Amino acid sequence: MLDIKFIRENPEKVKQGCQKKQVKIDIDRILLLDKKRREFLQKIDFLRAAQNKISEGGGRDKTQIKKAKELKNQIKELEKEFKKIDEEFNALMLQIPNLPFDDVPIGKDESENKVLREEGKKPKFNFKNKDYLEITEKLDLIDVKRAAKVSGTRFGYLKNEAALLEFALINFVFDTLIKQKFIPVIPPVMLKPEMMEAMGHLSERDKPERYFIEKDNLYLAGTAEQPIGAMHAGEIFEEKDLPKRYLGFSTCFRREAGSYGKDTKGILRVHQFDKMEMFSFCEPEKAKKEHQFFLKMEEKLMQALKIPYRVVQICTGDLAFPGAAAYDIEAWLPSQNRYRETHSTFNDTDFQTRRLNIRYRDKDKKLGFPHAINGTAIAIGRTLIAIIENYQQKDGSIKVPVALQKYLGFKIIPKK
RNA sequence: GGAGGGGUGCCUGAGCGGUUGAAAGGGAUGGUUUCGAAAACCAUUGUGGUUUAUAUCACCGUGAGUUCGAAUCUCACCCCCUCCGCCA
Repeated sequence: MLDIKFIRENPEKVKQGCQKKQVKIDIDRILLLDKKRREFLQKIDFLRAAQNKISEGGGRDKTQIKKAKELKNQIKELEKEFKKIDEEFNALMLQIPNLPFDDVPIGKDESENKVLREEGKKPKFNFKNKDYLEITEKLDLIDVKRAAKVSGTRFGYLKNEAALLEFALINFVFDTLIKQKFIPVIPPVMLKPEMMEAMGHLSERDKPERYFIEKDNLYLAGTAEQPIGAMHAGEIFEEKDLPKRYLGFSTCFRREAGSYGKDTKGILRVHQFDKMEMFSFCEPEKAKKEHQFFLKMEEKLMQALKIPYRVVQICTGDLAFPGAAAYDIEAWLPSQNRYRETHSTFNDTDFQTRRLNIRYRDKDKKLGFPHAINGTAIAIGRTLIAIIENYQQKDGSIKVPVALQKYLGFKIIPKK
């Protein structure tokens, strides 16, 4: 949520920001409602003051009571109108996206994201390299056929070494990031609609992507960002406790609505996958630094795993609803001869904390909204794909990244 | 799922129709004292809105209602706790 004061004072900037983000919203309507809202508030407050004055006396004076009754009815009428305005106002306020920073490249969609740099050495194969599905089928590591039988498309079984690899990755990431003061957490993966809304993940664009359990009025998490961010709703941090960093592990559920026909094969794009997610609440003035730190951690993990990747700066049109700036990391997939997204990290400024009413007390004891940064630590499925494809051997076996060997106790997934 | 109990400020906890935005204690902050500290004592200590300002309004889980007046009464909902059942 944006600060209404900011919108009042910078209507053009807000309009431009929405436009850059390809979000259609009538800012003038919001400003009009805001004005009306305040007019009503003033009137109502004035009448209430008069009513309070009579009541405070505790007076049993008949004429006074009659007057108070009249005031009460007047207030009731005004409140009815006020409520209508207030509801529309609030609903629209929730529809305003976070504004992109001025230095975010302007673009309409992902095709206009900006590649910042490429890192790592792409493997050179002296044999005909295969895609991960072919490799894993032979090694009995991933079974999408049976998953389709049991659950439908876009599901998969991880088996044998692939299953073990998941836990190796998890341990590896925990070990690496706990050194950076991340608090490990396994959050609930179902959350209330108001929490999902407060996180900014029920926007028009996002809502179809969420699984909703009607019977229990709960959403399935699409990322641990959601339950972790909402964890401190309504709370106040002390400045000395910031940054508050979490490293969450959770299963993530995504409907993949609107991606029909895209990546239909395999487990690159599935309804359910496991992911580790970083989340930080920090002082506003340190948010950009924290965001860079998150990117650095993501790169550190990719470098340790020796997976070639590139860093992409997300343009305004591709930026998620609550984000002010974002980077993706894309891993090199030899079979596709291109990079595919494995990480993204967002600076969501105070957009979410405002909606969640999460505050912090600064040195002067003043309350403010901390900023929220989130980022993928590791998305298991896609990282597995990247490892398998980049580490494949001529004989059909797969080498294990050195960083993971100590967690597995073997250095190679042998051909069968 | 059944039966009870409860949601009040940073925390514990009183209030059960009329200066109660809220007792008391703890904590925190500032001060006195001290070489310093502890202890003791004194003081301060909610948030949000409207308004140029004075001022004023709202908030005791959420939402409706009764009343001139509600933290206090009524209803619905949410959440938490205890016991029983079930269960990893």
